Amino acid sequence: MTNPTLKKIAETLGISVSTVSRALKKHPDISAATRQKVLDLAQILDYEPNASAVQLRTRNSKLFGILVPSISNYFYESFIAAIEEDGRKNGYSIIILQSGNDPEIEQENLKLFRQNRISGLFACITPQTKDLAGFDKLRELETPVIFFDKIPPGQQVQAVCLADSAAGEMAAEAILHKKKKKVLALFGDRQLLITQKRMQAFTQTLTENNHTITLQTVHTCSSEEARVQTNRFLADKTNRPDTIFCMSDEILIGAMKALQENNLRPPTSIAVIAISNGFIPKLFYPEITYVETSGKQLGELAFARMLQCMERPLPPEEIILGSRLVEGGSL
Amino acid sequence: MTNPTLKKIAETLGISVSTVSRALKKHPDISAATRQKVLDLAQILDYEPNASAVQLRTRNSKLFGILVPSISNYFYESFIAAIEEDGRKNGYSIIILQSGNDPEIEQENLKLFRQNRISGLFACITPQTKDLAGFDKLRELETPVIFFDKIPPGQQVQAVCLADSAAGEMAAEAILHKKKKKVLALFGDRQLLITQKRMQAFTQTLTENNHTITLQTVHTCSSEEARVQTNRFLADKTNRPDTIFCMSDEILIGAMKALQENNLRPPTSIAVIAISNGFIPKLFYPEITYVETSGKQLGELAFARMLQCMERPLPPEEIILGSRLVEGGSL
DNA sequence: CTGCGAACCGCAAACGTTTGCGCAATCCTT
DNA sequence: AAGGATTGCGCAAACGTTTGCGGTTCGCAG
Repeated sequence: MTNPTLKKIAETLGISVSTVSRALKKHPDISAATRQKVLDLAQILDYEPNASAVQLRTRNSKLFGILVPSISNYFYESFIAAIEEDGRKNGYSIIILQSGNDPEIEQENLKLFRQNRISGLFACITPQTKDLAGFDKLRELETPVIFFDKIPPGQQVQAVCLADSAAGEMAAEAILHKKKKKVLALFGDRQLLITQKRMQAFTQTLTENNHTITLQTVHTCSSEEARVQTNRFLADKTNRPDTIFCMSDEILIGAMKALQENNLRPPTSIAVIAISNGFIPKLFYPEITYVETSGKQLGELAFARMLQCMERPLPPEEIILGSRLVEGGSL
Repeated sequence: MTNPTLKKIAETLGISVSTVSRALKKHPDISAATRQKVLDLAQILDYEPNASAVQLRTRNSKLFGILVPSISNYFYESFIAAIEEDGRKNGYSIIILQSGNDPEIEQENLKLFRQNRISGLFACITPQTKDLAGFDKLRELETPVIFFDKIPPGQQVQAVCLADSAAGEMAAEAILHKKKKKVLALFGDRQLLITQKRMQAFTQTLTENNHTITLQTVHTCSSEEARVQTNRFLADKTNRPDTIFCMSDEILIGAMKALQENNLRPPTSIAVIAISNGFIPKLFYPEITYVETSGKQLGELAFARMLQCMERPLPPEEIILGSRLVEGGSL
């Protein structure tokens, strides 16, 4: 079985294809009578326009692309979910491709996006991405590209970002406010812009106005490493930190495991604060206090920006999404 | 700027469009010399075939659809990630839509899939889905539909499923093996086939050969409810369960929170076992013992099945993915 | 009766590919 | 040298839409 086409409808009704086409989209040129006939038959035959043909003709695919390192990540998921939802409301479908943090796959994916003539792209680049040619090609085709989260440094592009500096600052302030003395701060890969920003703001806020606080900083690239490092610091009974700051969910997971190993439960034995999307902190009791970085909100922001860009070209701009402190009880 | 087309290449080279087309796909009719010329120019111009045109002509969209209740879920994510990865290797892109567990949106999404003439669909239906017409329409168009995880009951369809019964049985056996006496079992929505299967196998295995064990069963529809219920049972100090079984990750989250509230740490004070995809159990120390239901493996299985179905029509079959016990230390 | 503007509708081209078929030129056979 | 086979390429139709332009049929005013 094959799908009914305009032609089929036209033939059985004894009218022309163009009339059918116009009737279906309620063009004023078509009389109410024939329009109804067409609509009825289309209903009966389950007519559904062939998207490829429409795309080919109108040069509008009604497809958005999303490029992420991995889809299995609460932050990206909620970002994607938001785009998908807003997209659906606006008649767009989304194609998702994951780069696996491999620049080569990223290039391949960009090619697929171009071939599908997507109407717009939401992209989170890999840390190793140096060559933006693939993205530039899209822009040459007047396809808006909105970078999010991990964005190419020092480029004039459209981007929506989390308030990395502000989040780091906010976490530090919360710690200061609770008059903590000895902070262990766990950060991620120091190559990443996001790490640098969060760390810079955090350490500066924590130390500049306060000389009684001591800060120990560690970089880890995985949950497991975070766990091991935390354990190492907890082993030093005489000089144990009274607060742990985790830059990300991944790190928080490792740190929390270490705490459980040592039978420590916040906030009494030790305080914990993180920057997080909010899923992991709510798995523990008491829930972990965190500075929120909402993937959903970022997705909504990115989508709104996308719509604007599609109406008229916009000057490159980096929009920052504010963050807020969510009190959990661990600080 | 617009993308170069076959025509453009043909004109600048002074040859015909069909020759260009054939040269690009290394058709033997074309001489090595002209083929090379075409390839070179295509390279320079950054030629990329227009997917819509190809789709229209070949009636093959090279697109797979995935329909899930929500993308923000570790199980679905890993399923999707697997499909995406295998798909990319085979030249397919995927288009993802989420139903939000709303049958109406599900219908809308199916329409989008049909309009995009997807080559195949992976679908996880909502619990309320009664009307399969939308899916049937796809099948009438010879678009294979592979149901996964939540499948329409009592239908002749292609489906890949987790070994729900086997998983329930396996968990029960592990509990028996440890000679536990008093089990609290937390299950999900009793409407769901998955709940029924897991519960039936679990309770039967646990009780049929053993009269000294007592089993208390609870149904909950959310993490929070699971937490409250668990708390209720833990409050009864004299008759407290020595083991908690959680049918799903969602429930495990709630139960673990309750344990933490009561300052109980497995396995000494109480034992815990779950059926899970493996992410949540590894967040705790000791890690939770679980019967694995791998979204990744299920995705790979589904994809393989899809490829088979596309080669030749296959009789409806429900394929079950085996599960295994992953010892964490909580039992 | 002529002319004119609505109201409706069809023609045909175009979007960018793929592919069956045909045709010319070249090659190999005996 | 003559016949057939092979090589290399182009023509044109088709996939299913959209849309500018034009054409016909009215009604109605002049």
